[in-house]
Amino acid sequence: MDVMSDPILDPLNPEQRAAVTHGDGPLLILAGAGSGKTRVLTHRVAYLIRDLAVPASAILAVTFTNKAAKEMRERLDRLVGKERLAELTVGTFHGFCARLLRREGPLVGIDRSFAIYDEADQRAVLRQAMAETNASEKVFAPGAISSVISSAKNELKGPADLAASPKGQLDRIAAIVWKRYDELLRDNNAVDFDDLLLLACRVFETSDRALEKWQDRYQHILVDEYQDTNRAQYVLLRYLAGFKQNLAVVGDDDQSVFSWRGADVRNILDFERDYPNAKVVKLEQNYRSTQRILDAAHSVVRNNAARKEKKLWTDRQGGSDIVVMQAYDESHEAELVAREIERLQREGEAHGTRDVAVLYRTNAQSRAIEDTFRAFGLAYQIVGGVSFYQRREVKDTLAYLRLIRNPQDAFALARVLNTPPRGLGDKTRAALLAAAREHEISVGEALEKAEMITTIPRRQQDALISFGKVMTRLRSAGGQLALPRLIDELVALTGYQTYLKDGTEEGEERWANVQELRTLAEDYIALPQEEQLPSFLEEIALVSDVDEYQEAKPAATLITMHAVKGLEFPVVFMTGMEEGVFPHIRAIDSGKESELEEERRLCYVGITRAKDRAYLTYARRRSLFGHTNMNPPSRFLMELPSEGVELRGDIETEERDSWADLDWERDRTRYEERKQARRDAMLAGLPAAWTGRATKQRTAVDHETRFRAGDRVLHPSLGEGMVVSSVARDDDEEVTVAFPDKGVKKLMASFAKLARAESPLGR
DNA sequence: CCATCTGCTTTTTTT
DNA sequence: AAGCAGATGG
Repeated sequence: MDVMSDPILDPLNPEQRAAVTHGDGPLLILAGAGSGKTRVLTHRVAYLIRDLAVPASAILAVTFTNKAAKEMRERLDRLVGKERLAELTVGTFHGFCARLLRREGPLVGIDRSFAIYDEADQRAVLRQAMAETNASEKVFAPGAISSVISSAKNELKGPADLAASPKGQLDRIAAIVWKRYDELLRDNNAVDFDDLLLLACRVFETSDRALEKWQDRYQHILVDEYQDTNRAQYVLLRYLAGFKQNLAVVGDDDQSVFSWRGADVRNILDFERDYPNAKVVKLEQNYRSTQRILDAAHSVVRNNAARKEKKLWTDRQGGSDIVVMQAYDESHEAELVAREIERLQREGEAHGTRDVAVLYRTNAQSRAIEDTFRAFGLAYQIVGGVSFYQRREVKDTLAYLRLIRNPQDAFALARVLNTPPRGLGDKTRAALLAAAREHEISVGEALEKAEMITTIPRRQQDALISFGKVMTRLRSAGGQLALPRLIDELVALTGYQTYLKDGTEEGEERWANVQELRTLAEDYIALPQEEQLPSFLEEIALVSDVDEYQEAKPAATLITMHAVKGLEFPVVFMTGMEEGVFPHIRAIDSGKESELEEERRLCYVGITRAKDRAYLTYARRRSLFGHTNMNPPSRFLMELPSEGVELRGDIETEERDSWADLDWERDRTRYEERKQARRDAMLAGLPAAWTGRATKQRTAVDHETRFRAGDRVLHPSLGEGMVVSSVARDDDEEVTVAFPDKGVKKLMASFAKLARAESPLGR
């Protein structure tokens, strides 16, 4: 080895090095996709320790997912070694806040043994809060109320703030429900995800002593994906950074895709204003993709008005063309993808299925792909969707464990009280809760003292008492047994094992999942006995979908465009490139340019995941929950560059033959008829004032149009373009056409001399 | 109290 | 298409 070689600084380009070696004070690293931001973060940590003599224990690195945290830890292991690594704090925002609250919780009225409620628990609490405050679920969807509360919490507001300036009836109701919702959470010694951040901020707001303590503890803070931070996270970092402002953040405004979750791009855009001494470093060299891929991604994202202009570059000039494929429907689309994967493997292009990712906008789209891949015998792994931890049997087992740890957790109790069936229904549960409240003890304690509940029938009381005895035994076992053994005891004593193993195949599968959970628990046996259960429950509460992704698994990865952020693959398929699917219908319907721009950034994120090859596919018809739609190709396809993109409409002759049998016109007419019938049915139930609008729409539909979405047309001056949509207007036709270089134009058919172009995508 | 049936909502994205 | 809440009958 070279005497002068330096593993920390040598592998860096000049910009990366500038970021890594920056000393004290705020640092903003604008890191484009694939520009080595994780490398910069980890090398900076190593540099701080080695060259600036910062103690490892004084460094905090925060990420959004456990996966990202884990990756950082792995790289740091190589750079700074095990011992230093153990002293570092590397974790997610939520994980860090949870740890903080385990120590400082009492300052803000939280017991140290609080439970973290997931979405399902949250929903149960919310519904109870709604019932108790007489908020009708018919009028206000729990989901809507929940999202109002969540965004308000992310903005560090309380129910009173919301009540003080409501934007509508929903806000007013939400404020009332919220108050009760929070009380219920506290009664159950529980917090939700948003509380973790909110309460952590409140700790610092409340206690100068705590603030100083934590500020002293961390001399340097590093933050990944800063563009995704919300108000609470922003404030938390401001608190922690204190006067020193040794805060290094990495991010990319083009990859901001979580505004719906409260993320505020302004945090990164205004960093220099918030921290006036900030040093700014831009990383624009991409080490991942070919120039073709970068050009395509840029050509799409540059259509956003609200962005800082920048362009990535790479040494990898040229590269394979971007491929756009048209399919008949979603299963045909999946088939095209499967065949292409097989072809790539056959021709040695992809080393294995693990090189491939199939992306989609919504989880629901994975189904068609799964089915087809299974039929093709192609190995795949799904990231997200219904995760392991959401399975009923896993949640049940966890609920038992939660109840053992936290006897106040009434929602965990509700889940397991009658699972397996013990003849304990709503009435009995209500009596149990009432007894607990009356004697001012937890529900868990009330259960173990069920003899005193006399308001219920003998039979129920007996069942309650015997279940109480089981829980007493389990609680004492919890203090002595290693975690996996505790799980064994639990499933045996409660009868859950017998209940699951009902002889059916499904039962076996469920039982296998419980065993899988037990295997996961084995990881905790090295910890001191009393910490095993708490750590286990905490980590499980904070796992995310991406965390389940296994790099080494020899299988194609099926994943949403959101979850794929931060990953990379040699070959990427982006499916469902249709208006209404991607961009999502809700973004279109919102009428907000900002929402469409977020979809476009998502498209950018998707394309830039690809190292060597990117495919974009769309289907002419798509069945998504219930009925079939014929969506025009996505506007993002029109935004691809005119060069370096290959359009494939006829992949294999077989398909073309089967397509020839399809009567597009007939299908379309039928579909329109059905749609009209539905609309009529709906309108029949509406006041007369509404129907005027529908009549107009009907005449519009009646008139046949000459052009249809997907058609290629030639314009005398604008050149060749693709029809986005065509609507009948009076006696004319208004055609919206996307021209590769000139953008999207609205034209009147009779006026603009549009000619049909030989369509490379047609049949 | 439990099992079964029916009709209804749900789904955009997630820590 | 499917999972779930609410209704119904045992």
